[in-house]
Amino acid sequence: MAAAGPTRRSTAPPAKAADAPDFPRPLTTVDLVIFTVRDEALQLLLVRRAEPPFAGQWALPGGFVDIARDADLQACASRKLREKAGVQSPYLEQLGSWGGARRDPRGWSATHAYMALIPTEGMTLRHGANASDAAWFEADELLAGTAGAQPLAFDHEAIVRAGVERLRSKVEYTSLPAFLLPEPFTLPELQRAYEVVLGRPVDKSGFRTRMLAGGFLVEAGLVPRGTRRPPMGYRLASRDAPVVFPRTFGPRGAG
Amino acid sequence: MAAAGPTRRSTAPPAKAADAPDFPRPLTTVDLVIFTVRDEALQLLLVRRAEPPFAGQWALPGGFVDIARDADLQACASRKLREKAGVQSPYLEQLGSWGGARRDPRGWSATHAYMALIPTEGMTLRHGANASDAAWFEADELLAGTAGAQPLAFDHEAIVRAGVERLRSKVEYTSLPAFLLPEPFTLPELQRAYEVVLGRPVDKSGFRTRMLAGGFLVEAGLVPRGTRRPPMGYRLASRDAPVVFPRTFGPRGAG
DNA sequence: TTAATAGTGTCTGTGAGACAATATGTC
DNA sequence: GACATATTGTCTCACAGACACTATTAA
Repeated sequence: MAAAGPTRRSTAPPAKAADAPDFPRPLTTVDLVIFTVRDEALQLLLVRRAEPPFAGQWALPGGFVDIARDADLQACASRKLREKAGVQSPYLEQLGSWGGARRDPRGWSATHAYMALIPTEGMTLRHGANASDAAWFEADELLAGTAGAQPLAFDHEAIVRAGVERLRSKVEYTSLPAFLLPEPFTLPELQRAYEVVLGRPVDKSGFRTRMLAGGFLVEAGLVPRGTRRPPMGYRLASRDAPVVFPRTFGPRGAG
Repeated sequence: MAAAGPTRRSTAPPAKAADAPDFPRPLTTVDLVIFTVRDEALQLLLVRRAEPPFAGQWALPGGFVDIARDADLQACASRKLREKAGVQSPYLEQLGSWGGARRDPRGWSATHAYMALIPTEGMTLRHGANASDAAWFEADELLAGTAGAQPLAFDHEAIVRAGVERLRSKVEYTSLPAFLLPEPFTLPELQRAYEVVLGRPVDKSGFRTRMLAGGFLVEAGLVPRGTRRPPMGYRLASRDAPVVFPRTFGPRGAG
């Protein structure tokens, strides 16, 4: 928040008090791009809108900020994530905000978009009062603009695009994909998650070196996986934040 | 923006129409972290608040979204940047949003923060109606919490901190500091800008190689700089976006 | 000729990418 | 023992970091 008195148009009604600025207030919402890895693909959760505007169309899960219940934006996002996906401690990161006069026919609106990474194993989708349906969509198919695909509500396609871009970008140098898998997971599984998100193969040897050097994995015993030699299972040492692998530029360890 | 009907408290008045949701709307503002390089230091612009809340304290330039004038958030940020600093085509990037019940005594509020990079050469500060004063502050001094320093208004210190962090982080692998200098600039000047932002020396040879390989500089003739051998001047090939230098991970040129 | 800065060249260690070899489990 | 996957090892080469050298101007 900030300064109080930008130029007011003289035709507007007089301010009633410094305590409550009389600027017309935009609608304020929070939307979520919830990612997971399912069926060897990067997927995200959408809900079908039951009411106007954009009734019947798919949209990101989200909704209005409830100033009586939500202490702040992050708490609002957590609440909606709980309501829609029943998740407790996911990775949650702010993606940015989108606001303007035309994105919602009900008026000038601004949404605060968050990106969440969750494992999908044994998950049951819950529906909000306004969502007549919810389903997972492959990110690439959604953005490819396949013929016959319905457009998303509002400007949600732009938000999804930003989310996918942010995720792909960060996966290049962080341990983020680990948040997409149920624990314990194995290194080959983690590698597959990287490959699915990045859309390209990753070298096995370098991958292992990198992950283990990151020091964010804790051994959790061998995990029999049907076929042959059982791989080592791992858990995250901390769910607080992803590990950032060294970047370019600057003295060796100082990135 | 998003779904319409999250749980409403039953004590609230009934919705008058789907067209205008009756959720109490948070105050909505835009704030700017305006960076420049002056006196061999990374500095940012603050304005002194003339009215409550936080009257007399320094704050980020910004203010309420004017839904009659601002087509979207970015336009609102551009307008405020024009009003405060009189800049036309700066680098402008969204930093994130901060919202909650307690950050503004007037009520639940959310701000959309933007970061701007501008050259300071020959600039004249302009003041909004609510800013009785404006001045440049060194980023490091501001965040060091020097004894005697007054705290910033609202949660602006957190926003400044995020801005400095984002800038420093991106400078490691982008051409962003070029937006801090007036054109034409020389490679030694650009290098000094990098060093000032990063707070550490940078090797000359590697720096030149990297910059020229980036392909974002256009020669603009020799620029006499008082002392001895005149260096080559450069302009940006494009002011649209910074160049991203190659990262780690992945096939050689594919970062 | 000297001073001061601009600009280039060279050496070297690190580390990622590519690929090969080995280990360890089930059938 | 055969097979499939997990895990480890080795080789190579590009590149960044460090540092030395040359170039070009004014006085």
